[in-house]
Amino acid sequence: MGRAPCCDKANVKKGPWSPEEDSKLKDFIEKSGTGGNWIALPQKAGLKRCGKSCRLRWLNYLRPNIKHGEFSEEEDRIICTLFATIGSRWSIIAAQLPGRTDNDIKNYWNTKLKKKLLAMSNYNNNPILLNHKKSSTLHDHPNTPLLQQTPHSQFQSYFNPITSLPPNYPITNSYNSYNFTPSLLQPFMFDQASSSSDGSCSHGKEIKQEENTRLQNCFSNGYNEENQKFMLDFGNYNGVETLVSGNGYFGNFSPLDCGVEEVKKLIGNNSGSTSDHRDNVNNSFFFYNDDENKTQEKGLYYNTTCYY
DNA sequence: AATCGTACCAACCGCCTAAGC
DNA sequence: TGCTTAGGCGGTTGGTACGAT
Repeated sequence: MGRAPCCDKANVKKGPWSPEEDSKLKDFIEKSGTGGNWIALPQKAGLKRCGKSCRLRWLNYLRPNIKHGEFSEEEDRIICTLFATIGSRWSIIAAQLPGRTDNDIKNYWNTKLKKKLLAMSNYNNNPILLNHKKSSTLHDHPNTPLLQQTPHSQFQSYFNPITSLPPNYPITNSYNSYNFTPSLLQPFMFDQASSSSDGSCSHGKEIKQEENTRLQNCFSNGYNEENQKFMLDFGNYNGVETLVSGNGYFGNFSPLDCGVEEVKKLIGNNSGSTSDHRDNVNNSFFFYNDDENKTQEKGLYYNTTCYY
């Protein structure tokens, strides 16, 4: 048995909102607030609408300080950087752009921005990253920097080094298999026990100031302690979705790694990674090995392919 | 002028999560 | 502790506008 519908579908109006409905909803919320109950709101406000529909209309259109119209270059850059970092977490991305809604940003990305990126990539007509080093073992990573970035590329200019993260996002340092719930400006709190594939375990409830400092250094300069490009990823550790601090051993590349064909794949409909990581990172800019029989670690730097 | 194709975006759908009981 | 349910979210759809033929 499925869940009960949130409203009587037969007796609610659907489709575009009329100015009268907008006015009713706006007046009611400005006068009485939502009361923390969207389901009951339409009836109180005299609307024949589903509560969810009212919520959406208010959040995406009627609430104060909503910004409509063209996105600025700065907004484009923020969206691209965050999308590259955290994927299609539109609500998180929207939180970084005052006045923009997640729906707005999602539509903008799907209809314009990704085409713009592809156009830029094609216009530049050169790979953003030229050197994919190959390594067949976990620890056989290259000592030389992975990236030979094309200088002054328009495409590249859309992605900044990661110097900040959405606030209050759980982070995992995959290298040491620590979980913590930090702000970058606070000591990292290790508040979840975990173990990892290499057998190491995390520490519960403790503060690792040293780790904090090291990671903050990584975030601030964009390179890890082996002087490799610092990378971020989402993963699922012990059932908890976390942001992973890449360290050169754990296979992700920034979108700067993409060549034209890879960018095309990014914005196309390719899929198929079998990685546990990948399951939680739909629509993100990450690379994994084609060969599902190899572990993600082993596949690192090895015949990388970009999935969308 | 009519038809067709494409782009855009508001709105809907259904899943997931967490709060409340 | 398990169940129910509202809220939140991301993916998708459908209507409309607009340009090309």
